[in-house]
Amino acid sequence: MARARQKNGKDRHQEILEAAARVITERGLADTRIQDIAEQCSVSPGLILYYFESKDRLLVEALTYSNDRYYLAQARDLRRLDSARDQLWRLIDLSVPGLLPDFERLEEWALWIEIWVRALRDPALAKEREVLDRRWRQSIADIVRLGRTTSEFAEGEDADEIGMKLGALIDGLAVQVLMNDTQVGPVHMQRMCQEVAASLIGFELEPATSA
Amino acid sequence: MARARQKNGKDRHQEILEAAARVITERGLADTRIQDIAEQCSVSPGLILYYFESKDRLLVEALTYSNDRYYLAQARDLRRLDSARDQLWRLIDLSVPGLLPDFERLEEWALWIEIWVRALRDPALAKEREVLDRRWRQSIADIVRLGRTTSEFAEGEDADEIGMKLGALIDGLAVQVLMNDTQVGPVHMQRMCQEVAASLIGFELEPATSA
DNA sequence: CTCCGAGTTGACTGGTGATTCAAAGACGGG
DNA sequence: CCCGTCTTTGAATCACCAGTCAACTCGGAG
Repeated sequence: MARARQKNGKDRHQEILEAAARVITERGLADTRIQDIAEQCSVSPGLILYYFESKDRLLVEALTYSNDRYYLAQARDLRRLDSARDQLWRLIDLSVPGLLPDFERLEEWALWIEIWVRALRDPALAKEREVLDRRWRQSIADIVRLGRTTSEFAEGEDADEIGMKLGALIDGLAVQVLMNDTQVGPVHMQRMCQEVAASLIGFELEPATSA
Repeated sequence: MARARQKNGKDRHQEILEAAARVITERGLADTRIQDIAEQCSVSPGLILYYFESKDRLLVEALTYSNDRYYLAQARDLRRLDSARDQLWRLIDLSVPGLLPDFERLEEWALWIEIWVRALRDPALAKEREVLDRRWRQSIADIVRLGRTTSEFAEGEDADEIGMKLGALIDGLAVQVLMNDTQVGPVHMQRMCQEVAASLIGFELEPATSA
């Protein structure tokens, strides 16, 4: 009774969600039409509505689905590093839009802003947003806690508090970098995040900032 | 030849722009219809298009117009205070969504997020955004410079750099407060901003945080 | 080989909303 | 009072798009 799959192993649901995320990134949530998503999948518009109850539901699902994927990829990436300091630096690098060619994050930040706008009026999405956001701050706080158990970092301010501050800083700067602000480029953002992180956690930066 | 004004002294342009800003805040940029704006002004939809070339232009103008008004009001408010420290604390208070009953800023932050989303795809608005954003960071940096000339603050990191960091932190936290995040309320945001400001500029916080 | 149902299509419906436009005020100057 | 111009109206136009639906495909079960 297993649902027949199409050529590639993927599920149509996922395929559509990914296509939707791509279209939203390109055209913006407000200008995304069902037709566009259908074209991304090379299927007919009718099929999209066969798999999703409505356009609205699909879009919201696409936003959170996509964010989730990015988060998991990031978590996997960080887990490979032993040192808390390395993890923190890596997390910053991964968060800077357009810093790492392979892992640009441009797409994700654009989607994240769309989530904000929509969450203002969509209570269900608002709840989702809070969960996703908490997880993100948490991952920073966890790195701080890790560093303290291994004595890489000294004890100090509450780790969750640091997570909120650093998380908010990264959010704010990422928006500006994403907007191509001429005064806040990726490398500049990276340095500022490192400086604030060092100050919040309480360690010295080496003179030669790690790339 | 002066254009005839209507009953109240206001210009139709302004009246429409303000109405548009109100509607955008309520319904969101994407769901704002010309009809809604017309109703806010108690005029017919046709008139809106008589004063503005197109809905798109009107909306973009409304966003920047509104931001401008808020900024000027804030600048006027700050100028009344002599001490740099007071100015900085006031700026923070004014920035926290929903902290001061009279000056909620909820509306402004919501519009600001709409600007971000739209600026991603509208080069003209993107340029506007950068100007507005720079001015905002600048006003923080100016307070730091003021405090240094009056020796309230010690010399230290470049003031513009501090402006970017603190500005980004406020942006990031404001979004969360605006979203009604259960872990980041207005008072909490206020305290975190004060702590980071004190640390960046280099002064001690009094034990009893000023309300 | 035939039947069945999930998967898929694309034409169709309905509603919506921006924009246009011709006609109708309103108002100051002559 | 009459005229011309600036405002304002509301109906008409026009395009667009979400969602519906009847028909078609196709692979597997019997």
